Amino acid sequence: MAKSKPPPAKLPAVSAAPRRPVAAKAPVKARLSPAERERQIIDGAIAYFSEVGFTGQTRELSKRLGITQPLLYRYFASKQALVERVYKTVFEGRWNPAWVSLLRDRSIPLRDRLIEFYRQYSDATYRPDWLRIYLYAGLSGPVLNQRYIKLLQRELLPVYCREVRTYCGVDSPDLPVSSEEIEFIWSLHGGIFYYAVRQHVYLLKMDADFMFKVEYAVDNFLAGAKTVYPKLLATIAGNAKVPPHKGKGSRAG
Amino acid sequence: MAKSKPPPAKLPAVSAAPRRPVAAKAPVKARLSPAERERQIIDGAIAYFSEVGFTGQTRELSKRLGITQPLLYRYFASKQALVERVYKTVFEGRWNPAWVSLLRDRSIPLRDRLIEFYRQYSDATYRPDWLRIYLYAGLSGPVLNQRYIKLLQRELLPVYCREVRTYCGVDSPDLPVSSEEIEFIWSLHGGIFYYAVRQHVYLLKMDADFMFKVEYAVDNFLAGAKTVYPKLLATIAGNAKVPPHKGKGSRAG
DNA sequence: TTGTTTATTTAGCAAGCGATAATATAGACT
DNA sequence: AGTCTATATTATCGCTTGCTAAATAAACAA
Repeated sequence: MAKSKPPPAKLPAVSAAPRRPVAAKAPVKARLSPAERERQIIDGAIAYFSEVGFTGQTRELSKRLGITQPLLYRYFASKQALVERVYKTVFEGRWNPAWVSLLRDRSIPLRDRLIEFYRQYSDATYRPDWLRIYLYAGLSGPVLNQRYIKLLQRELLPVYCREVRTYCGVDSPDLPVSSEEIEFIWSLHGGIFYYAVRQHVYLLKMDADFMFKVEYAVDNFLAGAKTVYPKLLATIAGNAKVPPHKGKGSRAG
Repeated sequence: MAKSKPPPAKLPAVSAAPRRPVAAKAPVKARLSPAERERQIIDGAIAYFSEVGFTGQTRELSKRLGITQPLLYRYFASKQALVERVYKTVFEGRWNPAWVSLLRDRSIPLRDRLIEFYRQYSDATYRPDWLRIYLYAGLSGPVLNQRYIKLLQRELLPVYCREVRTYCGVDSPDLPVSSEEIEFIWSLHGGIFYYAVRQHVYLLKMDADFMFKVEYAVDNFLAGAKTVYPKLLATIAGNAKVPPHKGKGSRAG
């Protein structure tokens, strides 16, 4: 609380390298600019916490960074502050708005769009550090994962639905995307996500290549959707569980 | 290590209730038989660790149980021993071999079999405590989750595959179930599992009822499989990645 | 060189934690 | 009732952990 001096965030040294002395072998212990050191701490914290969880100790983290533990507290007011910075960096740093455009691009067959999307999406997020932090976060409290899932359900999955509707020949631009349709899409998306968890968190040797699996999952989903998606739409309209207008925005399903 | 006296595991009291004094209101602090107390500790530990993770403190656990902390060490040599007992109880205690018979029962349409299976399976395992302990375990180390997944892949999913093959009219009893087929099934199974995680771990309000979702997921999967599963089998046979005989048992994919 | 600034380290506190030994007491048996 | 055994508690040790204050040393300016 009574922090002596927060790092002044001076203009970061553009020429970082020449500042260091000529120590040839291990320039690890050099004196870094605040921006550099902060970045290094965050990167190390992502690696460390993703490995052992957010109950990991600040001393062990500092040891891995090659610095002393109190130095962490010059850059972050508390361990909790560092943890939240890790959350923020991981969850907000790897989202790519171009994915939405990709899914919308009807010059490409939907099948190919979906496969390309999963190639890019998995490159960004289906990595051990992201997945493990995502799972640890979800177990610590639901807020962050809810926020991420709602981002997905707000930005990506409705587009997804529209394209699948069109693919199935049942698009009606007036009918808003219902939560049941979103959930229908989740069947595909969740299955692919869980593949990544098995591979990168449970470390199972996967015989089938990831993209091989994605291709079959997408093919199967699209083939089934041709007959099932229209039925789903009819059911929704029939039950009138969701009045065609009245777009309630806070849906989570 | 130098335990003074492990609980002697005397014959457990068959008549548990009458042993307690007539204390009407709060018989909590009674002196319990070792079997009862052990059971109580394990149950409490499942609830507690599933909530806060296995870094939870023994003092807090004992407080919730209404006993003192050293008493835990009369029943378990160390915290680690208790943790492993929790793992064992949760992962081995809720598996039902009848699920395999259910899936095999061809007097029932496959669709109904699958839906009934997920009704029963979700009742047993898709609960907050099981799911959270499963996720915590997977983050602590891959061994236990690998074991559980391999149980699934050994006992359940091959049967699953056979039935889907027959449903698609492409069963050949001589051709062993390949890992690619298992993985194909995972697309359905993983999507349903992840629904449960979103509901019970991320605490999202799910608009669609679980069984409603299962029905559509199963329908979509089966409808797609009719065209895609035969193609998958052909691809496998064509690539000859897996020679039709030589049943290698250690596949994890 | 000398002085100022600030990144980094050394030293250490207070609370928390797993585990143990000694003590007390409830309940069964004679 | 009196005795004995095993269950449960009190008190405490040794180590860990988040965090802080003071000391040190590297960069920069004059």
